[in-house]
Amino acid sequence: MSFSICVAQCTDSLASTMDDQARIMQSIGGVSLAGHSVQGGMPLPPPHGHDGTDGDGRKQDIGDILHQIMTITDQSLDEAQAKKHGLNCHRMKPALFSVLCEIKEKTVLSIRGVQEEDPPDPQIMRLDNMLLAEGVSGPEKGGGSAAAAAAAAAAGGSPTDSSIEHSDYRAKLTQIRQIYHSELEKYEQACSEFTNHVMNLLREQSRTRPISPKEIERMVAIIHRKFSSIQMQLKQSTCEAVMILRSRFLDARRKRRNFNKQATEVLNEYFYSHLSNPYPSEEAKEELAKKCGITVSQVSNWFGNKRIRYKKNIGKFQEEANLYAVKTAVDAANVSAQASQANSPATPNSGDTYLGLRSLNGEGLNFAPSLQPQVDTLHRATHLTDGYEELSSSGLFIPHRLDTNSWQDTTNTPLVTSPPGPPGSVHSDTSN
DNA sequence: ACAGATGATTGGAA
DNA sequence: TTCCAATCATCTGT
Repeated sequence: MSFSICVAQCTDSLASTMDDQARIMQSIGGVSLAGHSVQGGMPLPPPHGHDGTDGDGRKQDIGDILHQIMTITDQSLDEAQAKKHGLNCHRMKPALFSVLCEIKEKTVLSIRGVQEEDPPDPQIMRLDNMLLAEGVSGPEKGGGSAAAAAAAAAAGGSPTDSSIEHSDYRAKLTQIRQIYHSELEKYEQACSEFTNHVMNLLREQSRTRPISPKEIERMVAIIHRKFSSIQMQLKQSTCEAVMILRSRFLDARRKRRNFNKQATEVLNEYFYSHLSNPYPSEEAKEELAKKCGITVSQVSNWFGNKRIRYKKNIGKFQEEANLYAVKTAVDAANVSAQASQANSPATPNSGDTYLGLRSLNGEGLNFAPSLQPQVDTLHRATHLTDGYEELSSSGLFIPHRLDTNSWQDTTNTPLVTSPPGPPGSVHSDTSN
């Protein structure tokens, strides 16, 4: 079977189909069809089932048009162009076009249209907000870098270090920002180019295919959605990059610096002089923080770590404990001497400021509260010099007064509580 | 390079 | 909220 015969047959059946469709459309949307029929000068098609001679004429008319369309491929380009022009100018073209558009509208597009009206994506809004907060999108500002500086300050980093890392961080953030913007620009350009291309194509094709302006609009919206999903991916990966950068530069653990010697000494002094109850009050923490040049939370961290590590391995800290005991005792002795000489009740030395802020166990000593810890450690120091009680097997020094405190009472503590004794008495246990 | 020390974080309990 | 306990990540000394 030759192509033209086939086309002729198809055209014939198409013609009848088109006629049917036209009639259906007339019954569905008669108003618009009637409008077109006036515009295009096309008489109203008869109602379905009416088989007047007018119907046959129109059928022949549509058949002719379709036949012309189908045979265009057999002709030369110029001829085809001329035919196309002729068809476009045909009086029935607007009506036919309108009918086909409406059929399309009522089937495929109406289904697609349901899912079109989506609200602004919360995910993309989150990403936008984050990028804005980090200073990646929006106007250039010190958003992220300011945060970096704040974090560095909070971590207690030295100003030089923080400024070096600060600028490094800012440089990287700027890099991310640049990449983000150039990519975004590329996407936007590609999007508009593609949209224009598709629009032109569809407009061009709408001369020969039933494509309504509404459909073109929809297509544009679809393209925009596709591109915005690509944009979301870009935003997502930018956010990830920023997060990695932040964690790399701002994670306090990564920037950990040991406290300086003096700070550690101050903290240890307090710890060992309050070994019976090494829980500094909020005021004491603030004072310590000020003295050490660290934050209150760093003081809290330090005491938390110290307590747990001391408790876990008292033996290991024995030497350190002794050292600070002697040191504090000597200080206390000096302080006492000066105090008695000057008839002054207290001095701001050796953690004096913190003294009396926490319970001193209510033991029946008549020392001024502010002197209690010094006395405390002095006792210990005395034991050290006199030969403190040692655990026979481990040589463990048991700080006195632990008997009345339970902060170390755990299973792995090689201590047992002893009956309350006079202050300064040492209770040891060899059960472990 | 390695082990131990140390400051910070996290999750759960009180 | 604070503390404990475990853990992580880095520092430090060898």
